[in-house]
Amino acid sequence: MAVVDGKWKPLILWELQEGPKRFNALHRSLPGISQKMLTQHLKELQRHGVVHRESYHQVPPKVEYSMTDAGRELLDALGPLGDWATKHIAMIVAADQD
Amino acid sequence: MAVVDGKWKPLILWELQEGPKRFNALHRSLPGISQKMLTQHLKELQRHGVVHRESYHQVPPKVEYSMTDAGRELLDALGPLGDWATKHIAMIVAADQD
DNA sequence: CGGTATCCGCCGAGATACTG
DNA sequence: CAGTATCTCGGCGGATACCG
Repeated sequence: MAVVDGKWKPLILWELQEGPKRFNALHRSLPGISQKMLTQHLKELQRHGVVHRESYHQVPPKVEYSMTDAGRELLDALGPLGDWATKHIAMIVAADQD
Repeated sequence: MAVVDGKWKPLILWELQEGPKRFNALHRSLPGISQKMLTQHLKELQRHGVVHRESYHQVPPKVEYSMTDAGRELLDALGPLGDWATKHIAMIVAADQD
């Protein structure tokens, strides 16, 4: 659970599934996340070997984040959980109202 | 994620998979959990409809917790994630050492 | 037996400002 | 563009004591 622990981690993986993205592209894709949390979560995802960071030493800077093989496997493993959530989301939201 | 969020929630589901358990049985099965957290997590699992609470009005009190159908589906949906974790646990633990 | 009530430390996460 | 650096706050989770 530690790997997907963090408010935005599953969403970051989701955003990277279709190909590499640059830092600000990720930032724009995730409305509400702060730069701090994005950086922090990306670092942890790297440490856990599910995300790869490629830095192109240019001016202006360019850094691309992409999924590793382990990352793609993780995203697949998250699929059934997503299906479950889709099926029960209404009940859960209702319960959290009270 | 809110449904499995909480330090012990997945473990509680795991403990209930083979049949109903009483409060203290759960408590003994989960070394390290406090009564407070067990109660709190069980309440949330009930609210989210994955665990059922059956209270037998006796002296001494008897309360049994069991999985609902949604709970069993959730546990199944957690399976692939568990498989992924088993496969990559060594790398993750190593990364968390530093 | 199956919980509540209370106090407390830690840190995840937000907001804001600054930088190479 | 892609980050750091601080400050702050709420709340999770642990410890302990008490209760019907």
